[in-house]
Amino acid sequence: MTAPAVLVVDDEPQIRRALAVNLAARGYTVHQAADGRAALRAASAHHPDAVVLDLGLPDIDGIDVVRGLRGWTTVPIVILSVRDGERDKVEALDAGADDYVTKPFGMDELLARLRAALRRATPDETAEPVVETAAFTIDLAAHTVVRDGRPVHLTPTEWGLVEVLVRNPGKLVTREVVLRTVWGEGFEDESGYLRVHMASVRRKLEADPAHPAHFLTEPRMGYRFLPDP
Amino acid sequence: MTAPAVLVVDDEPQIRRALAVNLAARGYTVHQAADGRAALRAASAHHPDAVVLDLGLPDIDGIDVVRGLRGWTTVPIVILSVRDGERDKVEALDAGADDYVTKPFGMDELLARLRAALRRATPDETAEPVVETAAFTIDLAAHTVVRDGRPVHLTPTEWGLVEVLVRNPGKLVTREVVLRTVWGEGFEDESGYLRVHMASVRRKLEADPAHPAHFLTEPRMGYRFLPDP
DNA sequence: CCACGGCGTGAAGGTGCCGTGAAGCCCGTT
DNA sequence: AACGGGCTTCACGGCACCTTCACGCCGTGG
Repeated sequence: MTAPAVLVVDDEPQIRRALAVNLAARGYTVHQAADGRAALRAASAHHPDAVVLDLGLPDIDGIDVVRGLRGWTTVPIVILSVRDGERDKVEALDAGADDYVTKPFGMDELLARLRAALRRATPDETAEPVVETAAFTIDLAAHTVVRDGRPVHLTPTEWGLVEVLVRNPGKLVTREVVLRTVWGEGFEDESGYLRVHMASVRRKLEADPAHPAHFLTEPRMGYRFLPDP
Repeated sequence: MTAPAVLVVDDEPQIRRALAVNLAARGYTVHQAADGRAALRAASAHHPDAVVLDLGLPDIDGIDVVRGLRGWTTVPIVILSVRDGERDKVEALDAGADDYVTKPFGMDELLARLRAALRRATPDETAEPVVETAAFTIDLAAHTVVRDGRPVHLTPTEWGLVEVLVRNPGKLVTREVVLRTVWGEGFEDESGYLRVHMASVRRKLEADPAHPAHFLTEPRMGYRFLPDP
């Protein structure tokens, strides 16, 4: 996921602003609303990835905003409230809220709870598991390589090489790092292994193994994976 | 879902007991553990639907218990702690906890937070629990397998294998993950079990067990379930 | 122009992993 | 007590994979 969007709902401008600044500083896209009607409208307009919602709104009761959202979306909702009573918390959580933070709140804690809520909502999109080139497609999560529509089988060693290089696209990876990553401590001098297994990788993935386009050798240094330009 | 199972981890017997009584009264199945090692063991043995975890354990730091769990499961974790500092909360939540409640806590609030955690964790029981291939049909929700119109009986171990693989269609599942999921913590080296029970699964489900079309072996790595193309 | 070192390539050898059948054991049922 | 299902354990054959080695190519430096 890139730049999660967060909808901040609070009628107090200074709190709204403090939240917006802190969220924006951490790379979130921020939308704001000052009352319940605006919140519902903004949610349906922007489809945020999370909602931070103050319960004490001037027009609609915050609980009803939760219910309104839950009618059509499962977006994580973190409640902000001055009310510290158990009754309020239970009611909000059972209405469908995901978390409940009492004002005054610590910004770090709120952000951590927001991260937790976002993490749960995005099952496994965390990494970017798919790397695609003109010649082949590598799915790091599924451990699969597809070439010309057909799956290509890689041995564990070959997969280790591909993985360490593909996870550092465009960057030079030294022999030492490759050997330690794939073979482990104590194999830093076995550069012969690299030649043999790298040849195997290129034979399986490169269109012209003798003149590789993606798995390049940097003489005396290491190797480099080059995605499509 | 019927009768969610909750693992309660706390070293103070009276708190553990209070939680267990309240949870049981509301229809939950309750498992208990008094320290971190027991918690990890119980989690892998019972596969609870949620974990209530006290941070102040006698043996392992609660944070490390969270990390230990997160290594192989996404079960919701609600932290209980006497520590009210922001640092503690942020650390626990970022380690993978889902919620953080400070002692002394209100039972109603804790239960509400637990309900919220459970609600989030089970959105997909109705999603698509049925996996169909040309050879057989697997209904994950109903725990049934049908082949050629006739039901196929799987033993608990066989079902565990089928389930963990089918829930990750197309993805490589390492031996370590399979063993921990089906047998639990401490069985990561018993790859012999895998061979035997996998052969059993293939004998029951594959048209040609010697040349499986759906339950594939990735030598030295793990196994992979391949749906129909 | 030649020597040399690094790299790619192909093949041979051995090791450990995987599939398979069967025997032994635990445990709940009859 | 006898029975049977299911899990564990073992032995064995086959094979995928890693290692090792020899050789040829290419670039660089003398």
